Amino acid sequence: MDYYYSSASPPNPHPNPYPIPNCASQFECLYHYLMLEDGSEEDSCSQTTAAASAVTVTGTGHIDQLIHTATPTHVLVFSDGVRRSKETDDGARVVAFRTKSELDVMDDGFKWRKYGKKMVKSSPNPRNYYRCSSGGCEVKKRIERDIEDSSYVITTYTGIHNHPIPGVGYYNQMPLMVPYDYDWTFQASSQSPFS
DNA sequence: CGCATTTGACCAGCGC
DNA sequence: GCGCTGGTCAAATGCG
Repeated sequence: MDYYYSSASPPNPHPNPYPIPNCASQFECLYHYLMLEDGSEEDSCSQTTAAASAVTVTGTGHIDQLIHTATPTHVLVFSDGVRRSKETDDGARVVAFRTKSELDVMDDGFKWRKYGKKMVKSSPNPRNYYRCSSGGCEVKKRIERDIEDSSYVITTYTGIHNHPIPGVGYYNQMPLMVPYDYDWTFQASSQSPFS
């Protein structure tokens, strides 16, 4: 199976009633959603497509690679080009990205409660589990250090927030912090590149 | 005292 | 059926 992104998509099962305006691209919207920019003029995100394989988003913040897939599969793209995927069993939207950071947990504007920590066989580093502490919000995130370079943190978000960011100041200027409803989807053809 | 974190136990899915 | 693995639960503990 090979995976690639297409701008042609089936109807999204999770329509977003609160699209974020004035974004040059859908990925920019996600970028804003995740609140990774610091507000400086240097903030930017660009979208490039790597040889019919995956979409890479770069920015002056911390993201060096980011991918988005439609449900029910997510893909992580590592700097060495290795891609890994995992099926989700509940069809929840999954967004994963890899950042270079000394901190394990980035402040994305939402409030999280840790509910688990696990050593996984595939990594010498522990995996931490968080869920959104806002009542009724089912969003979860999973944080672990990159196996191949522990200076990188892999953060995986599952689900969609059903409430605004509980922060103040700059965040209050944003219309409503829910994920932009991506039209992007990914499709499969022959051989699997995943390890 | 209330809330967040820690951590071992438990459970479900999967492969053999 | 059994064991392995990843994800979640929940009691204990810590902290403001």
